[in-house]
Amino acid sequence: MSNQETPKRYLITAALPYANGLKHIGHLAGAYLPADTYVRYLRAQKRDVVFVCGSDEHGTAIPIQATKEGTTAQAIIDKYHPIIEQNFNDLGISFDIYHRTSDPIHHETAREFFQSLNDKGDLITKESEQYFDEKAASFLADRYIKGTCPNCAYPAAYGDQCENCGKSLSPDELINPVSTLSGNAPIKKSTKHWYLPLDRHEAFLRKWILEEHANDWRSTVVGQCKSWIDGGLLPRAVTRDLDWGVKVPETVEGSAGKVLYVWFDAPIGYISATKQWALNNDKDWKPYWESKDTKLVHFIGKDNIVFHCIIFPVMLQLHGNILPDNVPANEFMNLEGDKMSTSRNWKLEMEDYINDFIKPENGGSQMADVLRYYLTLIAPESKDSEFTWKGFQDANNSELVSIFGNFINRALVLMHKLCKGKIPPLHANLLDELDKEAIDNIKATKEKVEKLLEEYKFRDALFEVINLARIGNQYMQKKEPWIVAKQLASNPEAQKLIDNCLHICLQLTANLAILINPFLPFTAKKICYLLKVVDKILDWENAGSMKLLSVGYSLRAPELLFRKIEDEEIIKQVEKLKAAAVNKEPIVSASVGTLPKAGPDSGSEPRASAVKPEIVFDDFAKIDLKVGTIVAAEKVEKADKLLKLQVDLGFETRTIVSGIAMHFKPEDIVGKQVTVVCNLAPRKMRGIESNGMILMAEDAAGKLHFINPETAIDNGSGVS
RNA sequence: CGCGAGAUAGAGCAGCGGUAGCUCGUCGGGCUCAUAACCCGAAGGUCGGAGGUUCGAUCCCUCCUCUCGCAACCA
Repeated sequence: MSNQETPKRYLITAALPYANGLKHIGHLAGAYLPADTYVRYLRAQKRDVVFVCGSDEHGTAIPIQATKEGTTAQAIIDKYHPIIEQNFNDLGISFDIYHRTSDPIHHETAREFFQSLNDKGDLITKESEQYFDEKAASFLADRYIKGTCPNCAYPAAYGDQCENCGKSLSPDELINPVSTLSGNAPIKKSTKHWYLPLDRHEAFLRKWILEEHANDWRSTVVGQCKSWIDGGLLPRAVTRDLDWGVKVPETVEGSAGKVLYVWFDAPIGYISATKQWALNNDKDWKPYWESKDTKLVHFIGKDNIVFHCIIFPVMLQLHGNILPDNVPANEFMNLEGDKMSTSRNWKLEMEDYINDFIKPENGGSQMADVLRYYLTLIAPESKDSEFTWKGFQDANNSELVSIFGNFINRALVLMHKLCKGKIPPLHANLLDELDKEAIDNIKATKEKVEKLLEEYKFRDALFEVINLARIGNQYMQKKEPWIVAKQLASNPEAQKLIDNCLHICLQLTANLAILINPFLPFTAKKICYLLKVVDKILDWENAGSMKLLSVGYSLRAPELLFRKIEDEEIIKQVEKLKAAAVNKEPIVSASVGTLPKAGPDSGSEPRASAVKPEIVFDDFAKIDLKVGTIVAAEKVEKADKLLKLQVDLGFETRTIVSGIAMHFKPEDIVGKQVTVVCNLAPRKMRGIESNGMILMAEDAAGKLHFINPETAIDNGSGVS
């Protein structure tokens, strides 16, 4: 599919960052940096390319963040959109347009898209039960429902996730759900929604991904898709009951109060961004989305694979657009031994790096290139990778500084010392094998880099460029012009050998500028400055040429391209990271089975508190605790943590499903006395109805212990 | 349990059927033009484990163990 003849035009997208906060270097390494590198390469090739991105500004997390910050959704996106855009700019991410999904042109585009699919019968509608707040007269998004976390008993877990234990939830799982709008318990109410019937498109997806792209897409991407397709595709809701987002077109019956689900509207943002770009530049956007000779590439992180490889392509195909040629998704980047996490504050934000390193007094934009270098070097192209500050320092000091920067610096310094500050002539008749080899290596590197970039192997491509500088160092070492210079007094002809060596080294330097440009654009510019050549020289077609610099031309005094990074700097960063991190361990959680009151404490901080909110005796008295004996236990099939227990409570024997399989073997606990919550509403787990709950205590090591009487007593004895 | 990805020198990674390779680090040597930089050389791996296919397997197949995701699940 790829690697055929050159496409007429390219449309490159990078995942739309969600405008509810700052973005970290994992995002940068995952999507924006490889996309930018690829785009800069294409531009240097003078290809017709548009690089679009923008803020994703819909979805429920935006109004939620607004509540958190005590402001409006509009204010949130207006706050984060420009910061994110500026951060990208500071790091040299060169979007042709950084748009936003709150823009009217996007609303129009998304509504048209929906309308078109709906008119053609490509969407279906279904009624379903959703939580509804009667007082606020509003359906509740998952995030607007709070309740007790079924996992950690944290009383203020959200309907989609518990902020205390990080568990993903659905609203139905919450104990004692409460609407955060009114504080009342929500009711279930029927509502109609539009769905995209993915199941209709299984055959298309199988053929397109699993057959046609089985070999040119990354194995991680194809694997994920296969997993999804084999798992059975289901209709997916494309609308929500919400007032923040793109309104469902009024011309569609039943549209009142409905907005497009954010995942449906966000990728359409690529299209609206392209439209806006076309308006700004007096171009036609249509060929970029409709013409078969356009090569569309989505750069994303692995969390976005399903949207860009399954859902969006189905939408595009139904709507008559072109499909992506490739979706080079990256895996995730860890940080200093742990997953990056916004909620635990274990992250390095682009903003932080910019403040600490890119500010003029700390190194300026050259330091943006250092980050670009290291992130490309460790990019999680085939598996998760890890950012460490030590690695960052090593990469900078021993590769960028010692190999790349040093080669260019010594070439320039030597030229000033031995060639009077001018580009020396090349004496072709005196060229030897070493010279020719060096020259050949430049062309060879160009070809390797091209091939690797076309295959989205950015790390390998960058290595080849650095390796060319290494070759330069080796060449210079073998030629030893500084030694040759000592013969000058007795043999003036020796100057010609010096000239040849430095001529080649300087042409090599100019070539390095071209080859490094897609990766480290600020560095390429600085090399141009040092060589006193215009940026035009960076056109890719110039790579491999030995005539980039004119003989006799005088150059600037050398300046260092990169500075060393000192130990203190990285120690400071590691300390900063650790100090800011939120301790994930629950402070006190010796109560896996206790039943806390689902507090109406809306607005409280989502942190674990040592003691739960106070309750009155009546609250406690509602809980019916009795002692029982486990008479039978078996593992529940297809569940890691569940045991199905039969518990004798004296007056009856009940089935209770308990999540303790990781801690106890069934045979070891038969005969144990336990404390049971008898009046807990029954709940189905894995298809088995559980009638009660076993109380457990969890120690610091996470091990569970039964709460039971010191000595055996009658089953059915009350506990208070 | 299921699905996906991974497990290769001290660290980080490449290789994916034919004498195990790269970068950093370590050790020894050389050079001194250069940001104590550069160049040369060495040590260091039974390629997670067990089977199988093959003339031959790190690379293919099967099973197992562990890690990370997803899904499930957490009363």
